[in-house]
Amino acid sequence: MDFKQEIAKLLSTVLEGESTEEIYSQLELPKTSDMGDYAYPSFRLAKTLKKAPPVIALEIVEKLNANLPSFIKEVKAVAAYVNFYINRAVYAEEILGEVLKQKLDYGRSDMGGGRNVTIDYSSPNIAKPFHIGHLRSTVIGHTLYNIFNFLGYKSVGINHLGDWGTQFGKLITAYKKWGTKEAVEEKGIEELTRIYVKFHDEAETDKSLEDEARAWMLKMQEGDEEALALWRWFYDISLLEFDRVYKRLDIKIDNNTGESFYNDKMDAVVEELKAKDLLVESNGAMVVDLSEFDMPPCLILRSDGGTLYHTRDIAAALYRKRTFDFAKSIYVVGLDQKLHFAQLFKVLEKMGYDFASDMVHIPFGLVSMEEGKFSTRKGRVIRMEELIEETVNKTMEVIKAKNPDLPNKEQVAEEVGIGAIKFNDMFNSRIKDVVFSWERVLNFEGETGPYVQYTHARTCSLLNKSGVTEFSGVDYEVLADEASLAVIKLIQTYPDKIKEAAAKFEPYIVTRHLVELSQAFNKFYHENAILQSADHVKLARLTLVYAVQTIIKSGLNLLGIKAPEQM
RNA sequence: GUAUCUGUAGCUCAGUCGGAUAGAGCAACGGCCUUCUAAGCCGUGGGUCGGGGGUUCGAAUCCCUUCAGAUACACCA
Repeated sequence: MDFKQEIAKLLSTVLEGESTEEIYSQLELPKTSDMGDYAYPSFRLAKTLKKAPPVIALEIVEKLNANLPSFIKEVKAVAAYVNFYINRAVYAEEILGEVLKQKLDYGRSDMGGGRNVTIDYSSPNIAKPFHIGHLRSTVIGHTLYNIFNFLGYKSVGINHLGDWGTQFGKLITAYKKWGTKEAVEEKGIEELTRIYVKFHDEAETDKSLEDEARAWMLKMQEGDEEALALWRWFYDISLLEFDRVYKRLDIKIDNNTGESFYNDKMDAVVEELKAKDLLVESNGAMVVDLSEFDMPPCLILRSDGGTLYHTRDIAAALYRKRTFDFAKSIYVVGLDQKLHFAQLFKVLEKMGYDFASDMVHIPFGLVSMEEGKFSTRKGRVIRMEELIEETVNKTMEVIKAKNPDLPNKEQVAEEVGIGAIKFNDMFNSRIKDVVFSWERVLNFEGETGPYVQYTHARTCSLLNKSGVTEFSGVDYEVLADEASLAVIKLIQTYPDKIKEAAAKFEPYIVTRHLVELSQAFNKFYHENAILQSADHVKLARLTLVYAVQTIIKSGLNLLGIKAPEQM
């Protein structure tokens, strides 16, 4: 039963000319429950009824009281508001009953109808370390991946690796000059970074290096065996590290089709643009004019005939539509790329592809360090593995201090540490810029992943100690107190929150909801004795505990965060 | 210069399609472990919602304007 919907229906029977939908949209959830559980403001009716709002509210209440359904305990007029007080036992039974029935499927939906959604996320550059700047795209993208699956879509996770381009000419040059096979084998990306940085240092005085790099790049494009073998080697070395990181972060990716994958698919794009008469020459380059949309032109071909970023992304878009026939195509890429994607979508639209309107850029704010922007060249980065290591170590210290007898400390430290990192990066709206702070990541109190995990561990502990696994014959009257009601309300809105997170492409809707649920539960926990209470009270409260456990676990699943039973 | 994004408590941020007294966490201070995990709970202090206009019964929320910060803007990706 949808309580809000029922109340809207009820109101529509006493409000002439107001549709249920209209009323539904005006119904509010008051901040405190002394103002009721649902409220209807009567201001808007004042004009048509030509009466003062408080008078209208009183009249509504009078009419409703004549025939009040059992799920409502009381209706009161407070100033201009009509406040509805629900029957708490009925409400508790309704909501918790659903959770008992559906368990981890509570909130799941088939609205996607099995249609594909491609999600482009993570996308680090080959031969450069996976650093904390890559984290946001990775965790946000992966969470959207999970959420869309939960809502009945079929997510396709795509890692558009930066595995082609001029940097490889530089890297080959650098390797030839200063690198050794042994050092690269042993140190991997660290060594590749070292020689890459050295290239830039040396190139400041020795201009011939740039020429050499261009020559190697050209060889790669022409299919030179030596050049491609080196490139492939750097690629494999890099993926070794990336896979290590993904595995530790528990990130699922279906498709590693990076930039190089589209090398042989761009000629067709250029031909198609020509055939559709969209290419115009400008300063020696070939562009698609977008002035009708007040946008700068989209560059397709360099004056030397080379392809560009947009060329590749058009090829990728066409390939993805062809291969996956997506219902939505999502790009989780930084806000600084906003214009790029706006142009990309407009070009596809001009090419006559309706699916351009199914494509969406999901931007997020820039991550920087207190010292300034990231710079691989200046060594101003925090590598992901370093962040994980530090955080897991800190977690281990906390565990040793707080719960020294915990059996599987290493595993829990890993799960909580990683959880802290991910949760932290998904707690605010995407668009906010972030200045990385160790202090914030390593804080495990308050609105954090460990706090939510801790709450979950609490529920596990209670249920394990009670030995109760069956929840039948529950006396829901026990759960009529304020603290219980607050928890149940948050459980009730969970499915809507998931849908909202999907509609807005915002994981923070989920993280924040879990924090709120945890806060409400911890309050309930402190106010109510559970295991020591009389049997029927205990059973009812444990039912609530079980529901909270289920929702937290479900939410953490969506966020790609583990829910340890003890910590 | 043009465009876009962001300005809410000391810090980091929420704030439903405009609605009742603007909320959390961190930091500070003060309480609560012989009771189910104190990674917890309770309390105190802290606000011209960047500024100024406007629309409205009602504005942090909508419109205009202005200031500040960030980012993008042609042959890198």
